[in-house]
Amino acid sequence: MSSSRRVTIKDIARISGYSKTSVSFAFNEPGRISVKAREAIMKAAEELGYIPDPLARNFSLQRHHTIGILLPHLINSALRNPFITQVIQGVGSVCQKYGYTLTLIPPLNESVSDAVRAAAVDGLITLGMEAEMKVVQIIQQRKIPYVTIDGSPSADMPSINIKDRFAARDIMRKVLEAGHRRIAVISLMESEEFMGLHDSVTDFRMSGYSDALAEYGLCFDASCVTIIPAACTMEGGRSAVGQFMQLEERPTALVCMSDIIAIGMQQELQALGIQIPADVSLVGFDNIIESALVTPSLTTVDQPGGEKGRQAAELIFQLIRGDDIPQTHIIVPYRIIERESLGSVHTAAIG
Amino acid sequence: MSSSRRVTIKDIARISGYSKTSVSFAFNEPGRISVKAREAIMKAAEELGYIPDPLARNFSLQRHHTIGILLPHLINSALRNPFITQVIQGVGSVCQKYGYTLTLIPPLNESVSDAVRAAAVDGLITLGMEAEMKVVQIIQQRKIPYVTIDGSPSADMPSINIKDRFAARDIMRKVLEAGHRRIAVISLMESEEFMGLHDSVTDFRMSGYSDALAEYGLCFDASCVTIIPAACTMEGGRSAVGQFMQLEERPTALVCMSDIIAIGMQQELQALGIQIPADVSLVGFDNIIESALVTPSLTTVDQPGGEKGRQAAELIFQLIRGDDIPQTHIIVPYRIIERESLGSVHTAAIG
DNA sequence: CTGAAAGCGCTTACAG
DNA sequence: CTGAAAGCGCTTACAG
Repeated sequence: MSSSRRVTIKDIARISGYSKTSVSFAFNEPGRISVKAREAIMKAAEELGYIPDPLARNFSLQRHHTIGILLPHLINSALRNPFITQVIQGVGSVCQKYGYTLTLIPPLNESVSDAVRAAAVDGLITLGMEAEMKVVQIIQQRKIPYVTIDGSPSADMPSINIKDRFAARDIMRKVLEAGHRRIAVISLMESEEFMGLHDSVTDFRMSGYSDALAEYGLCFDASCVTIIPAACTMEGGRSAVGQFMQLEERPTALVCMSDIIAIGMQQELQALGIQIPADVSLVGFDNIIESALVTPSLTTVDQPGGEKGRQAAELIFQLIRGDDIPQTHIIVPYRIIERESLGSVHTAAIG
Repeated sequence: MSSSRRVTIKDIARISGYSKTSVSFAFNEPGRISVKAREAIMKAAEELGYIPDPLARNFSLQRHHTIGILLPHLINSALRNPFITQVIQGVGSVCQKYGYTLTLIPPLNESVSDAVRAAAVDGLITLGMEAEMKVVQIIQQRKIPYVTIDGSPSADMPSINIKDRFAARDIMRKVLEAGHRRIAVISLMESEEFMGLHDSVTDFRMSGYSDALAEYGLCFDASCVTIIPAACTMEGGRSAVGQFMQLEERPTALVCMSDIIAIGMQQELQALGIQIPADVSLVGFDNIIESALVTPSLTTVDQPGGEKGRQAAELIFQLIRGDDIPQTHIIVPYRIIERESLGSVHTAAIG
């Protein structure tokens, strides 16, 4: 049917007897050429199965027609967290609306920076980026619009966040109100690129937990709080249980910075015959769909992942269009969802 | 720091005093130029914050360094099905391994064909594609390697499948073994592009269900089987319950072609006070993580979404490299997972 | 309405 | 080791 060499605009020009200019117009601004020319060109295109090469077109137009999401982790573990998937959904739906595709960008040979160097995208949405990171410098060097979700807001870095500190304080209050005084905080294991930086979402939440503890005259130290870092997956939660079980004075409440971790812990605890919330209480963060599905259902803080993604994407498109941006630091609402996994302390004691 | 115009290879050549060729070598084949040249060039690049433009580089190299997944639905509903997410994970992990990104391609102004025309990718993984679809023709016209997951295998279309017909037969057998004789099959609502085509996964599964019924001397008609099509989301499952409830002779078992649909139905049924499996049995398809989390846990057929994605991606990369392909129709194993949602019929009767 | 030509920013075969 | 030049396949300002 068609030859093995790809057919280009030049072929269509030759066959149809018109110029490359006209061929281009036939596809992009049909109104600018005569009906006769258009028909001859389209006929030739049809016969040869010509489709304008998107890469050449994009290059010529100096655009990519795709937005990138920079994944801080292996793509595999990132997508295993339904919250991330929600964010991607939100970004994706806006991309779709504007006729763009969505590119998932994992680290390139272990390096997020290399990934950014090579990223063929019109805009970049990052997860948990902080202004001091070297990656940010590279993004800026490449002069491509970017927005960070769950990063630390800073002057030249547009951001989408919830008030993590308040949200964390509020959920910890619920835990304290229920009478718990020995608590394990399951925090987010940070990837290397984040190490040693401050103002991460993890830090904000820690501060919030601490605020609530302070309200009860407690302080954030080994006497009442144990910190167990976990990878942000169900497996991360499962293995955190091991560390929890080894604690001599076992906490009566597990406060997780992520629902998927909380659910992993719940599964593992239940496998060990430990009752929730009778033996130990459990609260999460995110309110992923699964948190309502699980038994007991999870008390958690609801934050709108899809909304975060959507807002970030809309912001990126505004930046791409060069619109005046009314607000570059967007705060999205959260709320506490009380369900079954948090019990009162009087019932919380493990043999 | 840097001017507003983007800095190109030409600038670095000018500033460093070397040619564009040498600059290019400095970045891509440092061994081919002198240390002196390399240092001068890198210094200039450093000063101006030069990063080679990926778009130009890709265009010159005639590649994109990204693989596309063609989404048959709105990106939003596609990602709401954890099974699809699993497939994406699998594809993504292989892309990552080869230093590629992964592009999610939703329909472009409602058209999957237009999306393919504009897709800037080196290879395309499609979901549920059939050889007769117009989209396939366009992919072939563009001469880009492609593989279909859950499509119908055909000569010139490499594919990854499970034996859907057998899998469906096996799960239906379990249902029949449990004594059920009035059954509702919740099938997949097909998107328009699929309408009127045969050999879809839906068809294969229907045949499998039918095979099992035949073994029991039953036939696939209104006397014992009701077919309710549902969108492949939790909401799809929820609304399918409405149709189920209206049936006068209510089925004792719900056989779903997708776990996410089954879970949606389960939630809705439970909200209505209907007990599973006491009042009605429920089985699914896919074995997504959530199916084990839910109460009662879901009896279903396990199929490895991640593995499907991985295999499809590996195949695409083989095609891109021009390797000899040993096998273009890959069959991946499935198995029946018996859990709690399927009960024996003697207990299945609703007031 | 139509077309020749420059341009997008790289890579690379070739010659020196 | 180094560089001039062609080429990747489009778009588009400009002239006719």
